[in-house]
Amino acid sequence: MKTNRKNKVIIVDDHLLFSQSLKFLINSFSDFEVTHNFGNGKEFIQFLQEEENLDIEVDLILLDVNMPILDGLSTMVWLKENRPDYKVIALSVNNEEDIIIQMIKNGAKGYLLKDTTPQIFYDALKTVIEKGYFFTEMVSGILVNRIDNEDKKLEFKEKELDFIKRACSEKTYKEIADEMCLSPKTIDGYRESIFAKLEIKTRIGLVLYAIKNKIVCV
Amino acid sequence: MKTNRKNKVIIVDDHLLFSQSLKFLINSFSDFEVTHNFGNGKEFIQFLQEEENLDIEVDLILLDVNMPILDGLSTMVWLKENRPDYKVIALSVNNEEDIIIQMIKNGAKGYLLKDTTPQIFYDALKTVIEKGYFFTEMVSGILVNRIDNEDKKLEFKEKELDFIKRACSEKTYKEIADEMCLSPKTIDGYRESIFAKLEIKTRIGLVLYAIKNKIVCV
DNA sequence: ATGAAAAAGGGGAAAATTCCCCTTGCTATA
DNA sequence: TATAGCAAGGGGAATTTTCCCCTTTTTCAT
Repeated sequence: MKTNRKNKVIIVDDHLLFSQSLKFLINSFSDFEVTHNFGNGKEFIQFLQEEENLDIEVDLILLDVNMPILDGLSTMVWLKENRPDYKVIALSVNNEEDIIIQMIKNGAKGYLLKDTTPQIFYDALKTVIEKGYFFTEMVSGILVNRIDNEDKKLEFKEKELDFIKRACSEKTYKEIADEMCLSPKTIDGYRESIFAKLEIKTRIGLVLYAIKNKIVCV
Repeated sequence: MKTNRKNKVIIVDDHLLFSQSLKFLINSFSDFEVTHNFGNGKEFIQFLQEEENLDIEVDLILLDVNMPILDGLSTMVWLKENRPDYKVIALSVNNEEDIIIQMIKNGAKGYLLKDTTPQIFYDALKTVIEKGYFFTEMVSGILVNRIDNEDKKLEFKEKELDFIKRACSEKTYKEIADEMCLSPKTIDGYRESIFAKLEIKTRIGLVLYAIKNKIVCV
């Protein structure tokens, strides 16, 4: 009996076509089976919270990063708090450093891109079950790189962030100052210190930075 | 024999995990089978061009829109020119109007989002084979909407686009003028006419528009 | 309690942006 | 062939942005 037990996998991904297909792929592995599919983090958490599912068997969770309603990161945060033993592999299409770091910080045991081959994917499942973690070279590289740059990271205060967001509009600094109930000169001070930090020279540069770093969304 | 013949499907998608999984799903349909997988448009076209593949059986192509090397739209353009009889269903994660319109203009018989259910997906395959096309309400809505707004659409000339791209940087207009070998005054003319068209008042507005409409990428 | 940052604000000026109105030369077309 | 349209370019001025150096007030850790 024991030797024949399959590892129970839960998929959380809003792309139904993907998750339903992935289920076939995983079920084709002799030692894994998909037991549940959820379309976003909220559905998944609600399921976990139901009385009758409190001691459900879960060997592995495949968690998509980009989802509506409740995304991968928020779900990961909840899991870290409430189900710290669950093993999670994060799935994503893009390798955005910050997200990868955040997911791992919150306990993800692996991070796979969706262009992974089925072979590597299988290795990842297997390795996470057996060793507890699986990281590709890409992810390891990012982790190492992050340690180097840890101190160099830029932080903004609330007011600065507020200013940056407002600067990403057609408003003049004077209008922004009025909105924030500050003197235009104070705003000019914010601007100048932010320009220095970011090594930029124009408001255009600020807008580009803000969008690139998702301080504002387009 | 004839009654047992399965429709031959080719998948072109760079997300290996997705395409390999999708293969399982499609093969689970009694009347479809996946014969080939390609990771981008170039691989696919090269395959089609090989001598021995000239009269290969292809009943349906599932073409991802976002791919590296050669994307879905470029591949569609090639197919329209060289294999106009092939039936293509475009696959994408996002419902960007412009891309949908372009794909359909170039002969796509269907446009599906990746969060489609397997049931609808199967219907789509079946319907495209039988009726020649399949469009969800979402796509139909966009098509109808597009007919309304056909005339309202904004067009830019090459030089204007070039200017807009350069304006999305920390360069001054004078520097842009130099780069484009035009007088600063001419650039100012471009700027003013574009501002009027877009109903904006500042260069910030232009940058936001350009990013939103993917004239430049972040 | 006090000295050192940090936040808020200011003067003044150069540079860049925005705006309006104008000239010239080319070309498409009725 | 006349003319309307458009691309290229210019004059000039009001605003806005950017920069540098300065003062006052608040906060905060020792």
